[in-house]
Amino acid sequence: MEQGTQRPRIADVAREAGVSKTAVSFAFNSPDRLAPETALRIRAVAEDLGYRPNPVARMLTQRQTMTIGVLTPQALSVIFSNPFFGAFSEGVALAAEEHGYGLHFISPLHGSLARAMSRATVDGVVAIGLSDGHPEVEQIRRAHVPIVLVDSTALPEHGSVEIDDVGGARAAGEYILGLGHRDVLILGVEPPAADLGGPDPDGVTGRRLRGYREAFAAVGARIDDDRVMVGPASVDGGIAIINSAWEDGFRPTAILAMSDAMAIGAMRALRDLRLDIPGDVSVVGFDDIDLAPHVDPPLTTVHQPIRRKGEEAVRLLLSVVERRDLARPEHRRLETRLIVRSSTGPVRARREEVAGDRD
Amino acid sequence: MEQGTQRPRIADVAREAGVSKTAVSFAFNSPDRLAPETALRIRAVAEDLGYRPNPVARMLTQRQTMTIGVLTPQALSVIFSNPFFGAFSEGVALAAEEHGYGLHFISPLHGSLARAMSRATVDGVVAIGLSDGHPEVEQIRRAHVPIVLVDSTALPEHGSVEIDDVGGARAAGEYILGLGHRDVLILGVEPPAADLGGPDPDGVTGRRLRGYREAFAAVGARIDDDRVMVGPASVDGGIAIINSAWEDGFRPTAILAMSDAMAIGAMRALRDLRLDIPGDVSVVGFDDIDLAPHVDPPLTTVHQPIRRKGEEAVRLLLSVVERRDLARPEHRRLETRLIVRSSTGPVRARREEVAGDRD
DNA sequence: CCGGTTTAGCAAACCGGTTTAGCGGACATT
DNA sequence: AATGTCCGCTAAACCGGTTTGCTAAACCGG
Repeated sequence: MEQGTQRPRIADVAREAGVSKTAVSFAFNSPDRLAPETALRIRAVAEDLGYRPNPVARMLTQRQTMTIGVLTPQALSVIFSNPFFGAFSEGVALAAEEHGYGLHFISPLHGSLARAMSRATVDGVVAIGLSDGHPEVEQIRRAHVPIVLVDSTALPEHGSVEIDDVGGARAAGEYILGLGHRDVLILGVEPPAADLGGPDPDGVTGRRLRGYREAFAAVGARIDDDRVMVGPASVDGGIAIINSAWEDGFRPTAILAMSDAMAIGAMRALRDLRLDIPGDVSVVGFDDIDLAPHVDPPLTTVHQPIRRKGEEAVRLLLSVVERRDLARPEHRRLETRLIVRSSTGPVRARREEVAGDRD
Repeated sequence: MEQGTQRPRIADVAREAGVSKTAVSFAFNSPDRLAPETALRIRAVAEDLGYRPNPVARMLTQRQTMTIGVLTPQALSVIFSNPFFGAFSEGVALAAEEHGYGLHFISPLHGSLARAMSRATVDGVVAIGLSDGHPEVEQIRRAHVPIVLVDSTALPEHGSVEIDDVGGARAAGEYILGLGHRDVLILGVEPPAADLGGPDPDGVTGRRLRGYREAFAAVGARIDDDRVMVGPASVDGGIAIINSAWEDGFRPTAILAMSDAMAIGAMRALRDLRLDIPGDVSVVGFDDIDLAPHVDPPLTTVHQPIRRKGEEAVRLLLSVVERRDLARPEHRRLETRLIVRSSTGPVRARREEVAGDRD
């Protein structure tokens, strides 16, 4: 008659089975070192007691956790609301599962990423969106934990996976220019609150902006700084920016968003303003999330292999983790490409109307 | 000159600082037990050596991990592709972060959920969609780990959070009937491959189906079994079902999907079949994911408080975890409600046309 | 029958921390 | 001067497993 007693330990099983702790351990981990019937008996006793080896103790002796961490400088609650992150996690999970690793999500604990990392029991970390200017990069670097960075080059001595942000953005810009648009609005993704650094020219927003500008420069046009507005990479973020831009009198003919979620929000807000897409305003996104083809209208966007990004990051990481081969860090860059759907069209001759509207 | 040496342990810091391990431990955990300057000196040495207490060892002595697990019977890679799960995780993450807990995702390891759970170092588990018929519930039950179930009543001795599936589905059914529809198709969500049990009348699909049927029964109509088709709760799942249904000659005037992702897929497939929504076919979803208002056309769906579900589950769990109060398990049920948008409309008098089309 | 090899299982050390019990010295009290 | 407290710190035990030596008995060939 066992009451609400604690979980049985290995010693309990040993006593009950009349053997040593060693034998119990063997029964689970190297049964061949025991007489078959002994192993069987021990396991029966264990099963009977509901014994389950304490995974923490096991981790301690084996000095590995079979877990990889996904590190994000933003709160998980904001991260998970971005469909991009879901897809990325999907890739990460796929590769991790394949190798028998579990997944642990690490986000700032009481505001500190480094602290959160200290508490986390992981064999390695995939860090996404850890920008160069983050105040804790130095502590993270010193943590002596294998890391692979995604969408960032903040820690060049570690491996990394990125995409061709500049090229993708340039393609989007060229396409929009080809349709005759010159008056555009850029929707940039806000860096996590933690690094207030400002523009961060090497962050995702900076790189994509560079791509857009390259395209414009090539035809002698330009994108003024006041045309670049940043906000959270979410549907609501897109809505908010468009509304405030319209209030400020901006009347662009095309929107270049750095995230599909923002682009979708933008389309929403534009429609609420009684504007037709792409008749009045063209919208281009970035990411090509699963739902991009299914929104109204289907979204023209820059495709990036989101899942593969997650997979590659894990593979890179595990290659370091498994053979402690910290040799030369590998940097991998994946391709992007423009996917034209129906949210973009040629610019309409309505300059005068817009001009009258403004001011 | 330190080479690629291992991470420093507490003993290294102690030696370097000329104190005992105890003192080092105190310097970090209860500095007030040391002379101020001693504590400072020790921390300086630690900082200098790049010492970081091994979290696993710490967990072992404290007998808590400050981590909660999110258990799902499906592979994470399939789970993360469902926007519903993203939102749910958001709620979970929110509540977990608030209490200083980390998040560990647990999915079947080499096919075994119980094994995955054994390896996981968590203080408690939120299990989502663990159906009654799952072959490993018994092992999971015996794991001696606090659990809260979401959308399931498989383990009545543990706490649970569910929603009013039946009521929500009934509301959707009544609304569709009110629009004149009688010829419907139900898109059910597939239980995870692991529990091949079959229909599972108490699973999510079973409960919602009951709701639809109650509504139909109330007006003397019925939904035949062959009108119920199950598939993965994803956009692609919805597309596949609609296509095969149309191939089989079904020409319903309304689709009742048990997941927004499926509903979106269904709309996609319908549009590809040159059908108008809601002119030719009405579509109702379930979940009310963030994007539901933004798809084309905005989706009529049954709203459920997805994030709150995650939050409540964590709160329930932590109330058990923190004071080991296994007293009476709490069961909480959240409300659902129908949100009418534009994917539904009155049935069109086109019966004859459909009849001619069929067979 | 004897020395050598296997086999089955054990005791003890170890993983890297935390915590308990206690000790010597400084200081206060009588 | 003797006694009692407090302070600052330490040695050793402990968390719950795994792993390393090692031993006693069984086995084996000659």
